[in-house]
Amino acid sequence: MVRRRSYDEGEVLSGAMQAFRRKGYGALSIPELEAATGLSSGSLYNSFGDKQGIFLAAFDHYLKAVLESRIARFARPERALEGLRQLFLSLLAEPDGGSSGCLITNAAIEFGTDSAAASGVVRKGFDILERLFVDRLVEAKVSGAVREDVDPAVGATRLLALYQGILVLVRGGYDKRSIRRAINLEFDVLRGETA
Amino acid sequence: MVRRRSYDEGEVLSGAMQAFRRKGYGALSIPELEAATGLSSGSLYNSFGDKQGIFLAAFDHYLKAVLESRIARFARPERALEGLRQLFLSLLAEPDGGSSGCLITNAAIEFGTDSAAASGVVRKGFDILERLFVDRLVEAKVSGAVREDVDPAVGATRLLALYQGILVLVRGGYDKRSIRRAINLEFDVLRGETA
DNA sequence: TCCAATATAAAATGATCAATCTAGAATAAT
DNA sequence: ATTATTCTAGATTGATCATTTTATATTGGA
Repeated sequence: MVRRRSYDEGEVLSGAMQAFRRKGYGALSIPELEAATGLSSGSLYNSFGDKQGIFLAAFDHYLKAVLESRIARFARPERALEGLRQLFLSLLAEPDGGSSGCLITNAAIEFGTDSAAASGVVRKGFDILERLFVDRLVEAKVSGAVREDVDPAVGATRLLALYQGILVLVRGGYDKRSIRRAINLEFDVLRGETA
Repeated sequence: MVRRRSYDEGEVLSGAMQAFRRKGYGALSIPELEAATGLSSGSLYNSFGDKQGIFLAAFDHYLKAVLESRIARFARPERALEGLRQLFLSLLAEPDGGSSGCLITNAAIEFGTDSAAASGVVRKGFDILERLFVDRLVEAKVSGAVREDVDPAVGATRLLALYQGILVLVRGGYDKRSIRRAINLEFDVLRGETA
């Protein structure tokens, strides 16, 4: 009866996502989205409703295809603190010099708390990271790999802030070697090591 | 001979700055800038050349009137680490709920490394904070108030990332009490205290 | 083969954008 | 008073924006 979608939704969302990461929401035009996705504006509007719909779909795609896959790759449960360190260091190894940016960070800054829809996805992104950090800190405390006085919930907030801040520095062109040293210091301090 | 400027440059820049902090660069229109400054577009263009000129002037104003005055107020040299803690905590006490944002953070995210002019001012902002952190960490080490294994340069980068990240969380509507606890944890950990 | 759904390209809509220009009013030193 | 300068208000320019519409082509099950 019906003609089915002929494009690959993953590829379309991946293209849109990369474009949003590079330019943000407001500064990315529909013609640019057409080029990034390979779809005409007609199809884009037919599939996603409006520009915000495209963004929200691309944001979800980012959480699943970029963030959670990065977590699965680097921050495995059995490695606890060391996995978190690898996750942080992976932020410096983005292909295009990391200038493409993190959609969570960028959306938090661009929309603030004005847009309800944007606030929702930003909170979702924060939650994914925060839960990960809590889990790993709990494990690390059980195995004695982290200082006794670090409350996992509070430590997770601190790691979330550090994570977001690193993305700001990377996006702003800050020297990556310095950031690498700062990350290593962070995990040394967390472990309670003294030189 | 001439008619002199009748407006107060500080007030004009202050208004423009607040508007840019709230809405960012691209999303803030000239009519909105007229309302925020009380000047007509003719005067704005006559005084600052173009929109980017207004932004750069507002950014400089931010560095002097907001950032450096905040530093002078909270992070006095004689207080070292405690001053830094107060500086961080002051980020949670912004009048409008902190939703107005930090121009450095916002510019780093909005422009990335694309715009040369924006990159320059972002780096300038990073430098002011980084130098402050280095200075205070050196003092704190001399007085024994900070762990021996914290290199001031590396520690300063880490504090810069944390500072920027806190601003992302605040802008994104993250719970401020949690951030406050994370800040206090950070300075406990820096001191090397064990509960 | 027919038909419903999906795609495309391209034009059109109406809004808004940054920036410029015009004309006139206010200001202040000469 | 004259005159150069700075302001305001508002019209204008030309571009670009998100979105809708039109017309047409393509697909695939019935």
